[in-house]
Amino acid sequence: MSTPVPGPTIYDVAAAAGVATSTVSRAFSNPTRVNATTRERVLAVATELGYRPNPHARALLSGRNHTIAMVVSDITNPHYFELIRGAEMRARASEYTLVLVNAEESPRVEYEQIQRLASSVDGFVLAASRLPDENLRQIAVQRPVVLMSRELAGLSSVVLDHVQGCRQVVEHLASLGHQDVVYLAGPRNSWMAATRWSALRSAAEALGIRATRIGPFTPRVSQGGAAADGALHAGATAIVAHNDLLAIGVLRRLAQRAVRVPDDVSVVGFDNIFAADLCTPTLTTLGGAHADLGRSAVEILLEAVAPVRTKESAPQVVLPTELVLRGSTGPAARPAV
Amino acid sequence: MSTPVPGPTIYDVAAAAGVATSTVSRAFSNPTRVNATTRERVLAVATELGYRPNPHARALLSGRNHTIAMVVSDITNPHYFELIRGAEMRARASEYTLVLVNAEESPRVEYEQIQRLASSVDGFVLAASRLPDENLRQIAVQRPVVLMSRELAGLSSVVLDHVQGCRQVVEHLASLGHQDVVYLAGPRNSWMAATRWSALRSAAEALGIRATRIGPFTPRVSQGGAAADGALHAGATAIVAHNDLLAIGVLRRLAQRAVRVPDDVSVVGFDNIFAADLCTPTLTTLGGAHADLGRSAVEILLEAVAPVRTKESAPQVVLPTELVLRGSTGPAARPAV
DNA sequence: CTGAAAGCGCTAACAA
DNA sequence: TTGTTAGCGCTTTCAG
Repeated sequence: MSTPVPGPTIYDVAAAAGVATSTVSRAFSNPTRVNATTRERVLAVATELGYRPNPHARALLSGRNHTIAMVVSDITNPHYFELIRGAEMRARASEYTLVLVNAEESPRVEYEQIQRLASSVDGFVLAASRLPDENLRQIAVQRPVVLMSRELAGLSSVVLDHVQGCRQVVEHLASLGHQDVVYLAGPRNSWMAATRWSALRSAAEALGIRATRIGPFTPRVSQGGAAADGALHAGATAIVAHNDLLAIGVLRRLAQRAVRVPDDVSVVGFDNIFAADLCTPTLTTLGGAHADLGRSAVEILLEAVAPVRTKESAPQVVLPTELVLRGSTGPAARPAV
Repeated sequence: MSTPVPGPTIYDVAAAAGVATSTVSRAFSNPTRVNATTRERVLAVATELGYRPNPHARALLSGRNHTIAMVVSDITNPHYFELIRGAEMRARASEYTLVLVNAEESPRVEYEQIQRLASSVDGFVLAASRLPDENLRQIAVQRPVVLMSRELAGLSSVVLDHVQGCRQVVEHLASLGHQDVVYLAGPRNSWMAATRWSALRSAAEALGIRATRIGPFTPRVSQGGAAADGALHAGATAIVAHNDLLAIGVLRRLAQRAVRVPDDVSVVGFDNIFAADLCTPTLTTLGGAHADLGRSAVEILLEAVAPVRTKESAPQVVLPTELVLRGSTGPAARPAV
């Protein structure tokens, strides 16, 4: 089954068209610097022979190969799916190839994979990187980098506006009369987890309600049990989970324990994944245009990889969130007897 | 922000270690054919200098670059997510790089992308390819190919056992007393859609119940409305949707029309996506180990790309399905008055 | 506008 | 076991 076919080279084309290899090369990569007539002849011969430029040879010279890598911290989270989708579409639109790598929530794996790819891709999109700041800075010296769902001074990034978003969440809960909210924290080295907590806490402070953090939890449905129990134990009337998966796990556990949502306790998630609109009750969650995040990250990366306007800046894009109200939040229960 | 750093070459290493470039090369790619002592010295110098082999140069010689592409017919379908996950894990385990491409349900886009990548990747995994047989055969001549969720004589493939699976579905419905099942067909050029229908039909025939097909439908939630209406119009007591997304859309529409599930009509999907267990009612669906599909496809592809045992066959793997019974199927309604 | 020729970094004969 | 020497296919000065 299939043998790597050799394929014609510019030598074959040059010979067949009666020109030098450099002319063939120019006809393809520098069309303006070759006579229109000869160019067309060359191109005609090329297509006739079925010539296709060898990307490896091209990459050897230029060092670039129209390929970028997207490294996601945990591919099992459906939330990333949207990011990947957006990134893939944007990359393809510019005829860039997208390499996908999963870091399995492990900084070590993440770093190793990045180093493995560093010399074979033109740049990196790092989604929710778990690497320490200094590593990121060091990588950014080797290759252009755009961070997603993480910010670091001096590096390009694309994030959702969680300061604003978390405030909305807290205001929503406060307006329902909640006085005690518990945040179920995400992974220890997740920038998002830290950001959400700090945003929630200051919003809570501003509104004069209590905010507690418990965790960290691996943000999976399966962790919802422990998380829910912990939250109830902490005496919360409102639970804000690090993401929708964890929130769904919490809903399950609460149902199991016959705790009514939202009558007894309200639950809020993050990400607005597809399933958030299907679970019972449906989940109130802080969403945003995640595919746009992916798109935007790639767009910024491409600009860094192949600059058009020579602006040497590191844009830090912040996209708006949207609080999607559904069935899992409601008025705070009366203080327990 | 970041300049593509030059980096040391084997010349630098060779000079620093006082050996020839070929020795350096061998020390890396053919360790046995170089004196242990010099090898270690070379490697020491190499790491000291921070030398990393240039993959482009290597690829130029060998024609291979430890990279495979996975082309999915529609990346918006969360079902593919699992396939991608499995494929990525398997590829990474063998230090292969996985390129991800979305074909947007368009055979033209699919073909173009494959041709664009043909000379820069070592092989292809084509997930639910929408290309005509002859195109697939032609591609398989250029590069090793493994099909997923599609079979074609002479090509490697990995599929779930839908003949068996569809029989289970029909038997399940028949055992509940259903006499009329409607299949909501998937895309016209989907091999899976054709396969499912033929398997459903023959199973129905064997059991003496009626099977009708309507469609094709784009398998999205949004198409569930039209699909549900069509199915009711066809007088079905049981609806088998091409996939879970469509099935969920059907459930929504039925709820809207106050048709009770499963009391008035039963609904079955395919894929067992995460959301199938969260919707209301929960969805009976034909699932399978989708991540294993991805894993398996990549495994076969790697064997074709870099053969270990020289077996020149084209394995056609068939993995088992599992019928997941949930709340959307129940006894057939009594014949309408 | 076009051609000749020198490499990009590495591997693979072929010699030594 | 190691070194020498051609290239892989393409781009890019530098002449013409």
